[in-house]
Amino acid sequence: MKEKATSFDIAHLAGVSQSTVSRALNNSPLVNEETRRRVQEIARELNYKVDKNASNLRKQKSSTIALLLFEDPTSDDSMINPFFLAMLGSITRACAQANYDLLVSFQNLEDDWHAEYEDSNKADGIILLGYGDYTDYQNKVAQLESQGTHFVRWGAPDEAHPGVSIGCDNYQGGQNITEHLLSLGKASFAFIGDNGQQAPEFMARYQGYIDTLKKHGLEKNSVQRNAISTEEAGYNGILSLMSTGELPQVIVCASDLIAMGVLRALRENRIQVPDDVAVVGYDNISISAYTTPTLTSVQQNTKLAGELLVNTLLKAINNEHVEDYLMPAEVIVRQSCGSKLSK
Amino acid sequence: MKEKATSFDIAHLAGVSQSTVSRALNNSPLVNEETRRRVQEIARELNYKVDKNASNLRKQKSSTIALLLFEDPTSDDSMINPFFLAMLGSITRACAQANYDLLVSFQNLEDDWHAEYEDSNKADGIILLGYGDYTDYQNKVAQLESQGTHFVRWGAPDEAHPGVSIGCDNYQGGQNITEHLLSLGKASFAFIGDNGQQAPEFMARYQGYIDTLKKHGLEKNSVQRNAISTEEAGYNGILSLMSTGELPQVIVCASDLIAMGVLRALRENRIQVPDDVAVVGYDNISISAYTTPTLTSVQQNTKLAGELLVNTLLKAINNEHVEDYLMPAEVIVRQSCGSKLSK
DNA sequence: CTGAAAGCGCTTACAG
DNA sequence: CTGAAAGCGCTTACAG
Repeated sequence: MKEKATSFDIAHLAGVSQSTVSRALNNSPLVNEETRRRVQEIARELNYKVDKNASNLRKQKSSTIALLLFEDPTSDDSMINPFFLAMLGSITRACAQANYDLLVSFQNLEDDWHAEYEDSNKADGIILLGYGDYTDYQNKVAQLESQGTHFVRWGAPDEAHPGVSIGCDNYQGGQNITEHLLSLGKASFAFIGDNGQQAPEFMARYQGYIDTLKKHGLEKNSVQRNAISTEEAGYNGILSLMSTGELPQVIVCASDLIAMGVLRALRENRIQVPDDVAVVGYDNISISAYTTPTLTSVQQNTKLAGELLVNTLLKAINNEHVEDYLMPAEVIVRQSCGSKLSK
Repeated sequence: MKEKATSFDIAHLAGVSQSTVSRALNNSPLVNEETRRRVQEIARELNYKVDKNASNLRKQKSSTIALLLFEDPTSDDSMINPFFLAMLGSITRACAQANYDLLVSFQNLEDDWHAEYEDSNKADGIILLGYGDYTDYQNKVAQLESQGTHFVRWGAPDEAHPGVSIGCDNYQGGQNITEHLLSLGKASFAFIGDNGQQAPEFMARYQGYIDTLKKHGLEKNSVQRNAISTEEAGYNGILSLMSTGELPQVIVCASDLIAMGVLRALRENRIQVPDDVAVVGYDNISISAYTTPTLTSVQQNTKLAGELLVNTLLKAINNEHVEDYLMPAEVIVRQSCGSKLSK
């Protein structure tokens, strides 16, 4: 491997000082146009690239963001939640656009992960993304907060969780999908998904759902089964429901992954969707457009979410004022709910 | 935000020199046990973390690997190939185990991406992962090679592609799945998937498939339709086949994503799988265990692949001798092929 | 517009 | 086992 060129080599070749090389390469307005051109020309020839470690050390910033992805410890290795992967993609793109690098790290909540990335100057800030046990999560977040680490988290704004939150309005999403189902004349419901402190997203979706039913005096016509966000949990949830001997008109799933399991169980039992029972999901993961029947779902705009997370974090890093943001959720009507408008 | 502590602060508090602090923190054997304990204790209290930029600058290595993920430009944003995402997960884990950080970057092949990560000392080496147009790809890889950049690529070893390759034996995978189908008594076949220079993985799978048919004198009983690795392409491919008026006994898909589209088209046309026609995929993505029927596929061991990629790259970085590696492929028998052994 | 110089926070020969 | 010193490759006040 060849020796790497330094700014001194360029300076020598260009017949200017190393300071001028640095200025020219950083497009400082202080440098003469002709000098700049010559320096940049030589840099290109030598395939010179600024040493990021030196530059970062000097500037005391890294132009890097760390993404900490918390996995649900119960999910197996290969089945990362597709929603988070979509987010990963959009965060990567947003970072690239802002000229930041992205350090990605999958974390188990048990790990001692707190601010290490920022503390060691490897990253200027941190994005937290993941479901998981929020009791544990919360302590860590509080710790980040107290250390003055720059971070944003994906999730609903919540006094109990310090720091800035960017999230999607799960409560409103739960309302919207339920209103849609009511507009189709549905009158009995099951909700499959966890409904507890450890899963605040699911809980908010459930609250939106049940409050809407209450508004219409239908809350008595609802049952609920717990399920984490996996195909298997959905499969088991609907089986548990079927073992009671009767099914409601609609199965509202707290996530599309859950709905996948529900659809499979129903197919295996020759129960027609949407004719015998309607099914709706949440997240609008890409596969939902391709199931049979295609799955009605609630979309969280991952592209916008990634941009908001990155841009908000960058503002925080620059010590600008930042605020929580709650994105609206959008019902995507497909076949599984039995809507006449479905495509 | 509080001022960050430096090694000098620790030295002051511990009453030793800064050099000793550095040694103690790096567990150098040169340092006295008692001194080490005291230094580490103080470092913990101050929540001190070594500044990576300074440390990397001094050591001239970054302990970071860059993963360049090439997307198929035709696939939409949210539908990243699940196989690569599984790889992402396993690469991340392998990096963590080796105490390396992972910089992730999605790349379009048009971008000027070549060695920038290593050139700017942000990464010690690069992992290249992705399908895509190999004509373009190849030039860039040659460029990396000539610059002496440390890198490994995912893909089949190939004289035409310089550099070290870790890949899965697609030819053997194609053979194995075909042998399995023959053992089930199948006698007419369709292969859905691209078969050209731009998709060497698919081409190798096709070669394994067609050579096996030839061996059994059955190559006349095969048709082929082009398809890139998307659900939609698979859907269109099978429709094109159906428009001829007859279907073979088996549809061999070049990827599970293609098989998803095939299954959907068959369901929509009330063609029973596996009774009317058998279907097999390739990649064994997680969703394949949950389709109806469950999909027979060929597994590439992503966990092992991630570890091999990372460990091979680390060896290359240390200037150890490294070699291409071709992992065996394994047929995962499920319902869609109609095997009696299926689960 | 340019150059000489300081210094970012470490690691590691070198000397003891 | 420890300390004083050099230096990794930059950026940026400071002086002109």
